[in-house]
Amino acid sequence: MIIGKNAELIRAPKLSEQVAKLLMDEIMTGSIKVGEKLPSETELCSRFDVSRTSIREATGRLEYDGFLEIKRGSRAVVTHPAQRKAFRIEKFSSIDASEFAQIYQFRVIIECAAVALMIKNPDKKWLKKLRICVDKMGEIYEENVKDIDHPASAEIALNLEFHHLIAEGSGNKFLRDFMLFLNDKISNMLLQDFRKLMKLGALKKVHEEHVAIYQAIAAEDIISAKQCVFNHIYHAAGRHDIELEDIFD
Amino acid sequence: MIIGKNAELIRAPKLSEQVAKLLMDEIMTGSIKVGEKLPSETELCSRFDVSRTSIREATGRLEYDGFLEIKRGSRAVVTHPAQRKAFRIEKFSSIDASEFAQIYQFRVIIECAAVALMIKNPDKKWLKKLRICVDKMGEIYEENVKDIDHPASAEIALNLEFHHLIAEGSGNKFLRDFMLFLNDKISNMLLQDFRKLMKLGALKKVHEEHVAIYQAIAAEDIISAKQCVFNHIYHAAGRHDIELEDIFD
DNA sequence: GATATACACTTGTATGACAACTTAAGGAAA
DNA sequence: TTTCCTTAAGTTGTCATACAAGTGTATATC
Repeated sequence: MIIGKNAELIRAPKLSEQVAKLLMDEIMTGSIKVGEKLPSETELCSRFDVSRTSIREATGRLEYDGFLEIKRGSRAVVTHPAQRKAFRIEKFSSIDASEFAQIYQFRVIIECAAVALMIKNPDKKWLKKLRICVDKMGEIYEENVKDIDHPASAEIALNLEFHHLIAEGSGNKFLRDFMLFLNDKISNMLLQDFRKLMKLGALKKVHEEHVAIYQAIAAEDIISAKQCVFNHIYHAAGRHDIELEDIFD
Repeated sequence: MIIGKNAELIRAPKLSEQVAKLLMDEIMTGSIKVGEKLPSETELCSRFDVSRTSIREATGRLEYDGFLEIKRGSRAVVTHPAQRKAFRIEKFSSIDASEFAQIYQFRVIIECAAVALMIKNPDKKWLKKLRICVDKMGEIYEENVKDIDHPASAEIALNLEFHHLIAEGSGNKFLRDFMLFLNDKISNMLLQDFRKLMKLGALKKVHEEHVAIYQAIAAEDIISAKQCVFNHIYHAAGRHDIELEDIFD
């Protein structure tokens, strides 16, 4: 046995991080109320017994996420929740099956909404691009099956593009950005999935799923499109031993 | 005319903010690729001609959002998109009608998904709580109509609770947190809406909408529940002169 | 009492110092 | 030569100090 292998030693987080967390707690629990002022930086220094540097990095983070409003000359003020600027998904443990399933479920919701909106969206530019993307995938998916260990970058890129085009096609920029964020978040899973697919020689099946989604969108059949998207993600989740519930009736 | 009224002078943003934005651009455009190392802090100091303080605050932000991985002793590394930790909605201008409509549309998507999941969720604890909440609202909505300028805090709190319970009831913690984030984001609009409602004496109508949502959930009628949620948000948007499209067929 | 000025306080930025840690180079041992 | 250890240079984390820039308040002046 090799000593220290995969040991993942725990080191003390940066002081600024710890201070930020403590201050955040005080704000979230209402210990410091909205509109109230924080103690001055020097005051906080002595309270936490750290330097101004660490205090400033901590309050800087909270300001960045919209928990504090900081102005030169006057002390930091706790802001109203409407000013919050960031939705965070912290450490994402791929071990926790329940968490995993919830992320995939969330993805189904978002992506189904995107195709629905795409169908209702009068701008058909994205539909054409989607067609082109699907066609390209069809052309190349067979050639590269031989190279199992190193999935063709072109194929991965097209796969990504497929989902990006749906995101764009929704015509809702918030939905688009969020969908991209979510897909990025699980992109390592997707890549893993892709590799597994190539080993199974199952890329054809995936391609068929993509075609089905495209056709449903082209036919402007919202119900069918949603079902196709669900199927697509359902199978992806299944390859990671996650059983998704159908969210439709 | 009053000189300087609503002038909103532009002040130079903090140096760290500006540096952060510039570095972010370089990462997003791929000018610095994933896996590559950033120049050292002292190097960046001379490049941007600012102090290490400002550089550190900038890189600290990027690390916080998962764009950089910073370890003591070695230089910062640009991380893979899967490591991104925050979805941001920056300055939300209530003037831009299109942006406004898109946020509301997004809200419809999320909240409809939540009620659908709530119906499928075996844990009926939240349904009971929702019932209690609706009942309470019914009891007090009439008494407080007289106090127009100062909406009863109890009423506002119950209104918030109603949506929070649906978020919880979905059983998906990511969806829950995101729904709360989105609602917070537009909470000033909601408050404005509430005030307008009281002046119109239209609280009864809102209460009926809430009851309708509750009943549809209790009856486990997903289609109807979604439609009720859409109606509810549709009316809220309408009071801000925003016309929402029906996202169902 | 209203207004202007001065002063204390607070945040933004720069600089220097040292500790904690990483990496690579170079030398010692096999 | 190869492997291992030591060392040194480079890098980030934290602290201390200093001053500029902006805010708020109390005092002085009218």
